[in-house]
Amino acid sequence: MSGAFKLSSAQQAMLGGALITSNLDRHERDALLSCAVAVRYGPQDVLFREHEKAHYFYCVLSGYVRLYRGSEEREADVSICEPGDSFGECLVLAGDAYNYSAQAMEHVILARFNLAEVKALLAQHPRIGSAIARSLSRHLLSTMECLARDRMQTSQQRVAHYLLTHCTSEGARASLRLPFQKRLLARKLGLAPEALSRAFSALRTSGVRVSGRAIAIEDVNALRQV
Amino acid sequence: MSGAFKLSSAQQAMLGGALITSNLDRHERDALLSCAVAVRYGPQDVLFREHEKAHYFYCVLSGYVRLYRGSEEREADVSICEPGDSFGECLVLAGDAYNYSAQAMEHVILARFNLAEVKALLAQHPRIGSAIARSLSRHLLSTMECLARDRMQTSQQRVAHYLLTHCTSEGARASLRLPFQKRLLARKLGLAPEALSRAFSALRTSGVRVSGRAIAIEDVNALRQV
DNA sequence: CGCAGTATTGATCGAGATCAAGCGAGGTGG
DNA sequence: CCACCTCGCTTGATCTCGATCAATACTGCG
Repeated sequence: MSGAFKLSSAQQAMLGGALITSNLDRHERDALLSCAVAVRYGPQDVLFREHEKAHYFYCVLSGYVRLYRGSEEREADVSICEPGDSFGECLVLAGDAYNYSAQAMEHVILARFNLAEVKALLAQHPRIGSAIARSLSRHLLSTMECLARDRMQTSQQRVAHYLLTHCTSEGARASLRLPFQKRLLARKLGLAPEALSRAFSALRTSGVRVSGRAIAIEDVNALRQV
Repeated sequence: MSGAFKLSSAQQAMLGGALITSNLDRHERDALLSCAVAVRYGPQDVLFREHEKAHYFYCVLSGYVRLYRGSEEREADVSICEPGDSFGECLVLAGDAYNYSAQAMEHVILARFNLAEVKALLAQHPRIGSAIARSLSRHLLSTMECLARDRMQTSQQRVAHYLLTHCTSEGARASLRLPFQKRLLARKLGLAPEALSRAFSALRTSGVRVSGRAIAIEDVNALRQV
């Protein structure tokens, strides 16, 4: 980590669009943002570890952060946070230690919120509680979906679903560019990197062409069959 | 389902102890409870299905409810709700359709909250938003834990963990009685019933004796090694 | 008593993890 | 400029876990 800075106005604007501040009025939003500073982390930096006492929660401004549980040679990713996602908000309501570890992928800029300050704010601006609840709702739903998918779909199906939900389609064709390396996508989907690779080759018969981070889908409907 | 009734005072007391009403004062709690009625369901009854338009969320008063996704011959359980647990609260904040199906196991009594009324209440008693956020926090954490466990532990380890977190121990020995049938426990742990059975036999070498729903653990520490 | 749903046990199969080796692109230094 | 190294990705071989199918025992209930 390299220092804490005031949020730039561009960063404030970015946060204004994030889920965590949705449905808040100007005053409430300003109050919430007054608890935050901008911080940076480099690739592989660990923001915090499971069970550590928690002082902050975060919202991603740029880059990607992975949340994972377990230690040394037996870890499982629980979520990959993209710009606009927040994590650790649940600690505003309950608990005083992190329940997972967090690590920056590539170069990352985050808004860091002081937990104690936000907790204090809650009494004065109780609607902030609802804003946090909205963010938690979304997290809960996506985590449940992930769990259900893990339990009932094969690796190919999960990869196909990822492609279909992240591609920009032009007619029957579509394409996308992975925003991070394949290792990370593999972990997000609960796979070993080799398994992701194999899933991609298997999907070649369904019209998926992969070269580096660029992926082309020849027929969206064919892919949906999987 | 068989009719809707006013909450009895015993049921109100039960709800007062539930997470969803924690940290609320008397007025807020009464306001929230005024949106609720008691309903009953019999074994296997389906409360609602995925994608159905949502009008209510629920809190379990007695019995068990399973939440699951997917349809016909390919479904995965996402959560098993016990007395005191609520489900569907996330719809107060966002979305208008259920994201999973819900089915009663055995005989069940639920408090059924009217979503529209609770939403309206939110403006007047904004702290109810925080109460919901607290409940969502807990759900999110337990779902993440479940996901992480699915991804890094074997069936034996998950069963051992379940036993250890649900038994009442007396020294090195411990015991418990399953509150539901084994099929349900299997699904909760993301296993086929046969796999649960095999996990139990495998754990016999670690001092676990199973007879019907009664389970005895000869040495808690031995089990922790797994 | 007999039936239906539930639990166990055995045999087989397949998905994905793991281990190990080869490949290709980007970066560094001679 | 090219040899060399590193790191991420791919591919192949093998192994393990758990799903699935099928047959049998067990339990509770009308």
